[in-house]
Amino acid sequence: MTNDPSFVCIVDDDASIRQALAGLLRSVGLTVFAYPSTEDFLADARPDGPGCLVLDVRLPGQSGLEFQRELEGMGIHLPVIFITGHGDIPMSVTAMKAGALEFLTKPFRDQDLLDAVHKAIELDRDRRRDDAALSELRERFQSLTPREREIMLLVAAGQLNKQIAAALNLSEITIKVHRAQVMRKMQAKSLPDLVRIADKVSATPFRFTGAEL
Amino acid sequence: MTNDPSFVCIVDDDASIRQALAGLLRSVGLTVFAYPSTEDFLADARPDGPGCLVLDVRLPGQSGLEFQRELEGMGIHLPVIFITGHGDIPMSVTAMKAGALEFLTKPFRDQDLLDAVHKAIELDRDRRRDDAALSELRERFQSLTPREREIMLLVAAGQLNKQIAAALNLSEITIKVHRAQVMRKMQAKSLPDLVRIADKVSATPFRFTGAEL
DNA sequence: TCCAGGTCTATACCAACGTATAATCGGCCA
DNA sequence: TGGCCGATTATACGTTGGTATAGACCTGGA
Repeated sequence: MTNDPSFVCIVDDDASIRQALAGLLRSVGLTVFAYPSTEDFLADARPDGPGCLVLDVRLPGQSGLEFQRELEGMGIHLPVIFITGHGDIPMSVTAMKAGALEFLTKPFRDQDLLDAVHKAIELDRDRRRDDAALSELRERFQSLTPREREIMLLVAAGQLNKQIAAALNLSEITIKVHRAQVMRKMQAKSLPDLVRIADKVSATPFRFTGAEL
Repeated sequence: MTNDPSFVCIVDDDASIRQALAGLLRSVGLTVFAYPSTEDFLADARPDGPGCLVLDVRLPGQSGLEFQRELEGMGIHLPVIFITGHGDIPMSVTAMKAGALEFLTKPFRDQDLLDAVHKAIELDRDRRRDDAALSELRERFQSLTPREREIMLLVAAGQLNKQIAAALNLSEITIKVHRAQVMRKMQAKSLPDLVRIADKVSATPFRFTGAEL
């Protein structure tokens, strides 16, 4: 459908499997990066586009399941598709609970992997889009002065200018000035607009604590 | 922790397993309903409280996986914990993708089931609370007249009274009257409040189409 | 037929909001 | 020390929103 530069990463210590998988995925036009270990995967640079990770559960050293968790911890949210030759049910359940998109047992049908990969890339595309939009909002929020941030949240909470003024021991006109600045900097075209932006910016993760004011 | 009347339903065609599971769950103070088949489960009335379903994957007739889907289709969102003696990985993956909370293989440790059940009940408690809150908002929204609903959504979209008036070919004062009525009926204490309510009411599922105006 | 409810409108007044202009003050940095 | 930025406040004006009161019109049901 869309023609973004998407990619698939493969991590498998078996060279013949890497080659077979890479060949399959390349045969449908996908860009493939194959690595024998998680370390090699981490060391290499990935393109800035939607992608996914095809990961062998059993790896020398760190298991695929552990690596999945590690990636989350590092803030790398690439969708993960597990493949395994010797898996068991608890393993697959753990993987799925941790957010794996698919858990395929060898031998699997080529089409099953291709379906999973395509779905994963679509998911990542959506996630990246959402992340980018949220990042931009957060940047704008960070560009506000502490006072402006404070007032923005009170406005979004439904407080009147005069109430905010009383709460902060300021004059109402001061609130108006800051408020106008908030609307401008946040590129909010209306109060409902600002409310939705505020809710997104304050949403988890990075729960709002008040300390960053 | 909390002392709501919570319950666990068991569906397993093996009477001895039913008894064993029921005994285990009752031993920790849970209210248990055990059924030999999905039909019996559906025929019986469940208490109006948070609960979960412990479901054997292999059942005579309909499989547990099919039943899980059927429950979703019927709008019964009880968390499902699968147990099985003869499961495989694709089965567990399918179940987890369909939203199962846990997939235990026999024999499993009692504590694993108890942990899953307690977590499931907590989840259901939260879900029920959210559902109840949303239902109340939907009821209020339905108590609005068609005109009021229409104006509420335009207000929440950030349109000015005069813009709404122009769009609907009405006078501005008419909009004000309806708008005030909307705030009263929806129990919104401020415009940001109304915006959040509108977003919840219009959120999926039951996507807003405009036809219900 | 009468009534209730929904819809629409008007006048009038007040509160709240937005904007422009301008000025003061303190801190920080080159 | 001069300049910039953030914060604060003021005056003034215009727009927008909220409320009260009141009346008109229409439709469907008792």
